[in-house]
Amino acid sequence: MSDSAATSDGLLFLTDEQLRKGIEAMFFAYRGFTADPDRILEGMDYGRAHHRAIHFIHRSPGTTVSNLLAILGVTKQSLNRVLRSLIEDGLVRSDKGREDARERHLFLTEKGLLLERELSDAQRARMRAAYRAAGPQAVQGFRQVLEAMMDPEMRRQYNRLKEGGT
Amino acid sequence: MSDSAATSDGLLFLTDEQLRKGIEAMFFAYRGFTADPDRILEGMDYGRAHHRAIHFIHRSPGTTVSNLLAILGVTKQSLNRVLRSLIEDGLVRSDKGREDARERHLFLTEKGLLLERELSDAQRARMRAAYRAAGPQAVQGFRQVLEAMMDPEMRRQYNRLKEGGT
DNA sequence: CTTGGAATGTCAACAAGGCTGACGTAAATT
DNA sequence: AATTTACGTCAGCCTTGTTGACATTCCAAG
Repeated sequence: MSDSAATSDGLLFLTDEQLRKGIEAMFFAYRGFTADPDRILEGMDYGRAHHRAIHFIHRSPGTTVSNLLAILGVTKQSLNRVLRSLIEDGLVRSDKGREDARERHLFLTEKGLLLERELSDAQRARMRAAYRAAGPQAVQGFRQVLEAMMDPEMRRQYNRLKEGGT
Repeated sequence: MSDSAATSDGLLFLTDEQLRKGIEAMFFAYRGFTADPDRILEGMDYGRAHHRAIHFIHRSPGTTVSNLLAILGVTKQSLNRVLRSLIEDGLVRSDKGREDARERHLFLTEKGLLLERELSDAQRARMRAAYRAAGPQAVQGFRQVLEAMMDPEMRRQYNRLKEGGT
């Protein structure tokens, strides 16, 4: 079971094989991670891109379009396609900014909140099950490795999202 | 720092907020995870789909197309498009099976091995850095949570890949 | 030996969701 | 007044996924 050994200099001794297993774990786990929301969304007109927008709007109500662009790391054309459909369908509300009227502040509507609930219930259920199966120690490590794996810019975004979490 | 507390019944006390942070960690970390190979492949005619095929052929030399289909979870048409280009470009060799001549056994050529090296060097470098930053304890937990997050079928595939790893 | 089904390959058509480039408008800033 | 910022939108392209249909090859069962 013990794969990675600490050496006397405090570093880790990591074989290619251990690293490859980590890489494959990411690959397979990410599939599970997205599976439930994907299932819920298929049939509705939406996909993963809509889910991501909904998630982060829920997370930071009133966020601006540019902020969302930075978090999602896509082009405005790409995001706009998604936002347009969500707004048309009444899941998202877009308010002109009062301080700066060029900005649009995004909120989930009642209807949007309902879908967000459904999606995140499914995703959190899986996350909760995984956490419980792995135990408290593991949860710590999981988050630490993931955070270390992010690009610095993404890590900043991650840590800015509601000072909850860690 | 301590987020998740063990309760007296041995379960974990997990708030929605903690679970959401985990979800977001997966999202941002996966971006980092794919960033380096993506960068290498852009400009070449290949993409993430080619990388995945190369990775798993390298991992299980001589694997069949059906086996690869099961691992990657895509349609044969989709995989075939990728394989065709890799074979045409001389990165992958496809040998008619000797036992069962309907099957094709897939191998990386010299050229294919070179690209695999380049891609996996980059990806392993990031993984190694993340592991080292997080420490040995964390690595254990990371793998445990990811494994628990997989769909059972994917977990089987994951554990079958060369009994290395854990 | 024939036949059914499995494994593979391929063609066509389509959709989601990325991308670039160009352009327009309103509002803030200088 | 001129420039820059924030946003929206049109048009077109690419990758990678999908379904459906069909051909080939070959193992295995009847």
